[in-house]
Amino acid sequence: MTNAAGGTLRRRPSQRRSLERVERMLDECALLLDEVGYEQLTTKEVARRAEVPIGTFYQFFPDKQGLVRALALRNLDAFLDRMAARVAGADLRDWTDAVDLVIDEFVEMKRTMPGFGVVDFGEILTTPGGPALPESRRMLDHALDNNVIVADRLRSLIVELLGAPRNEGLGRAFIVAVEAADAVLKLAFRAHPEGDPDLIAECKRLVRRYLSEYISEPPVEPGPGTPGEREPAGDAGTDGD
Amino acid sequence: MTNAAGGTLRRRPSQRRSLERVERMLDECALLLDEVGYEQLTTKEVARRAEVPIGTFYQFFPDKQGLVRALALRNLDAFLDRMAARVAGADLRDWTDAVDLVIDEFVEMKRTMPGFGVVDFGEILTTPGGPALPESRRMLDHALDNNVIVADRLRSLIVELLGAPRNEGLGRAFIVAVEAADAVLKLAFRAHPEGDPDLIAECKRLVRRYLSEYISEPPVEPGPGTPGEREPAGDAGTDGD
DNA sequence: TTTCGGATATGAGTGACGCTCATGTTAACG
DNA sequence: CGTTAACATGAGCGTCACTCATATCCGAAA
Repeated sequence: MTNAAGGTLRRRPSQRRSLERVERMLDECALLLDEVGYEQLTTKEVARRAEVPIGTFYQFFPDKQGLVRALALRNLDAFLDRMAARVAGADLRDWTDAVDLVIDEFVEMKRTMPGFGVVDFGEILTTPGGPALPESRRMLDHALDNNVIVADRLRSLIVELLGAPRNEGLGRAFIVAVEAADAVLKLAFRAHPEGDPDLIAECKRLVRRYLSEYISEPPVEPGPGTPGEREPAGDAGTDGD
Repeated sequence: MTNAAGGTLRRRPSQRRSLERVERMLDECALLLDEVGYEQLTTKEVARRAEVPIGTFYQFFPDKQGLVRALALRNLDAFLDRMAARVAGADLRDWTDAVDLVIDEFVEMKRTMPGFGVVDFGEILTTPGGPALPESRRMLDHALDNNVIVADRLRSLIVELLGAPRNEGLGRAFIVAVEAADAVLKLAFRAHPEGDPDLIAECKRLVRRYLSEYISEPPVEPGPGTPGEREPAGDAGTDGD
């Protein structure tokens, strides 16, 4: 988990020079992804910008997808670290604060970290050529894992500060929540370069609302962001009180 | 909307022969997508299987993406039709029944319609090379629109059988719901060839739960599928037991 | 120091791809 | 039957991802 390139590298760089080169290639890959997208990205250009001959590139990365996959893993590590740090460094009123914090962190990374807007751990590697056959299925597992890792870590964080609510479906619930949030935030950034604020707010609402069925209900917010003008009076059904 | 190839075709086929050819190419494209995925799919192979010379292929489709985009639009049309038909042909107790029905229809199409598992209207065209720059942004808008169209149609259906709940954020809410559901169902089919039943159930729960904040609350189900062993009362705190 | 051997570095080259365009074919009209 | 324009065709072009024969390095043995 510490090293960005889990098992995606052909040969693990040992010497300092090699390590720097791999890092530089990933950096340039990220930049280039922002500039031209995945399809237009060429391994030659990445190598050229990183000042690495193309042959050396292929000594470390198995192929173009491997390069992007390695970047996605590095992004995953970065996100997990920053997520944990952010949650640890704040005092939360309840678990919904943690949800907001994590989403904020994700949004901030989408805004500031090069390439993160294009490959926030693992979609490219899976969706773009998204195959449905068993053999090609391998790739999918990988991406699946990435989101599962995030979900699992997030669940740990929240369960920790909640005192472990025993709940069988909780693991799956967090996976679903992360998957859904990811999609909505992707939409938010498609709609607006800095991420549509309304959609980001809706994303938080979606996750809170969904997870609150699995976690003891927090004090429910008044009404939906924009609509709120008239509160569904008979809301007695769901919320705790 | 009637013709699958909205503005994606280079030249609109007029004669019967041409129409059949375009249709055949789209059919073979769908089949091939299931077999090898988007990246491995080659225009030559599509043309060969459709028994159309490659030159003719490029008379109708601007490029490889255009081909898949046209397929996505055809899929969109098919889904909208079947969605409307399914909802119309059932008697619903409340709006949540409509949600379930629509999701069931989507799942069935993923299972049975060739290529639909790989391109359910528009992701490939956007995500795979998912660029972040203004110029390349064009493609994204398209996919955005596709989901928006589904969301809009679904909203119409539900609002109709509900008596129009006035709510400003409703349009956005449906877009968010469709986007989230799409992602979770994608996950369900990554996890299981026929679509993981638990995840499909969770998808329905997610959408119901989220939309219920915008639509007058229906009789809420007892507890979450698996967990439900003890319903959270009013315990808003962190206490587990 | 010199010699040697295996690890590492390199970029011209290879096959395959997306796509074009000069040429061949058809068909409508006088 | 001749003229003209629309349509059909596949060899060919530029470019891509990726390889591999060769060059270069570097530490240890002599």
